[in-house]
Amino acid sequence: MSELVTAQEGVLRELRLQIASGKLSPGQQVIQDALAASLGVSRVPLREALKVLEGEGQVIYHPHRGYFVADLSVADLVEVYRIRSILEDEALRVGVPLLTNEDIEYLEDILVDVESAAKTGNVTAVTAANRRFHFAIFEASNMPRLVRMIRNQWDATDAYRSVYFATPANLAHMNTEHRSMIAALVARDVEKSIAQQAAHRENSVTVVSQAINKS
Amino acid sequence: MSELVTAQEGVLRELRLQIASGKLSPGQQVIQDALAASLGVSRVPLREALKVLEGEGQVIYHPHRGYFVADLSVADLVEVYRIRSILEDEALRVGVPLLTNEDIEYLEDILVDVESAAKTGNVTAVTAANRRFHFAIFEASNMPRLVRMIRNQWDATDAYRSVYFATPANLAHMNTEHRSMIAALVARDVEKSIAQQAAHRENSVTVVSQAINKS
DNA sequence: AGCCCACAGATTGGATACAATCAGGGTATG
DNA sequence: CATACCCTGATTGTATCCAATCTGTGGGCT
Repeated sequence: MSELVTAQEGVLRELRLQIASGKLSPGQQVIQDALAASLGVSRVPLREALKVLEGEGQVIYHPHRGYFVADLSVADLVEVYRIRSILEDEALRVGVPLLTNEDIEYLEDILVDVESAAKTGNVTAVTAANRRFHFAIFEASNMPRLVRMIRNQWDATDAYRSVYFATPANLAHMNTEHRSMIAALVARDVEKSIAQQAAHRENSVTVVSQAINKS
Repeated sequence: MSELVTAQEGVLRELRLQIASGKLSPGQQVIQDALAASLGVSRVPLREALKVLEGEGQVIYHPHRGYFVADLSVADLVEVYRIRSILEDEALRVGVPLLTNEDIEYLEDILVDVESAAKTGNVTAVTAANRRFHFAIFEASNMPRLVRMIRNQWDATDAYRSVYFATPANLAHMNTEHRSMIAALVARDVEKSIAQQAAHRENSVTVVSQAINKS
């Protein structure tokens, strides 16, 4: 597995998990002393990790009042998905024509992972594998900054999306989506792959907006 | 003027200035002790400011080796401008139809500032006013996340662009560009404003790539 | 009762001190 | 002569401590 060379890396990863899982819930204030203690580190690396998350919009910072887990309004949600869509479109437009046959084979390997994770019902494993699949496609664009920006948009809604893969119907739907995406990629069909990715987002935004309305 | 509530805000602003002006030059390592001392603060707020800049891609971080001022390759440059263009296009597509007459008047006020700054030959004032002009347009989109992402792309090339406004011919050219942009906005002509903004970027990318090649 | 102000506790902001790690150079060894 | 190793100085990473600021509460005043 990936080695941690600094404590703050581990802190950052743990904070992302806690936000995505809802253990740190939207709107909640982050009490640095308590959180640092629970993570077994001092406040310094925690604060640096929080600054990173602030830059990604995952937490909001008020000087002298502290950090709060971001609480997306519906308007924020719409904006995030609008941005995601223009970024992802670009990544596909650039990346799909560059896909090698090896890339496609690799994508099919990932799909196997996704499906086997789906069989076990391990939600976090499905989520992770699903992410790997989509980002492997985006990375074909050879535009690391663009990919990072897309990743930020995904992260921004993670806190609301965690439940999606819990129901079997959604898992089945995801599989058919992935299969038609692969088909579009094999054909190096840019427009069709963009349309397929858009359908995937449609799906996702529905789930997330329901989660927001509930809270 | 804007009040500083925390030291680290000031540090961040100062670091941006030093990067944009080349006082911290691309590729150079940031020695935290020395820089903190020269700014009159300890390393803690400095490091948090550096984390912010890392998130924006202005500095690169290597664990246990420190922060280095980002050094853009030509490929990076191309990517930054490609991203800028899709983001700015979107901001204009959304924002231009929403412009009120008051917004346009405000933009014309800013143009007056730009031109009077140009007369005095104060390069930093011109740069700042030019920025205010373009971002006032982008902000009409009511998409704060999008605007922030555009700002990051501008910042990424600041270190290379500082010389542009120093030559009078460029200043004159900028003025005619701004005037045709205003005309497109008054007409609420989305396509024309997008084209105009693209021309502005063309201009900028030429300057920056020359600066990169020199270094 | 309603409002204002002062005080106290909680929390964050920043400085200092120390530990961990890295880069470079000199030395021993094949 | 080349190479591997260790040692040292420089630099970063983290913990701890204190100062600055905020929030809420209670008492006094009108």
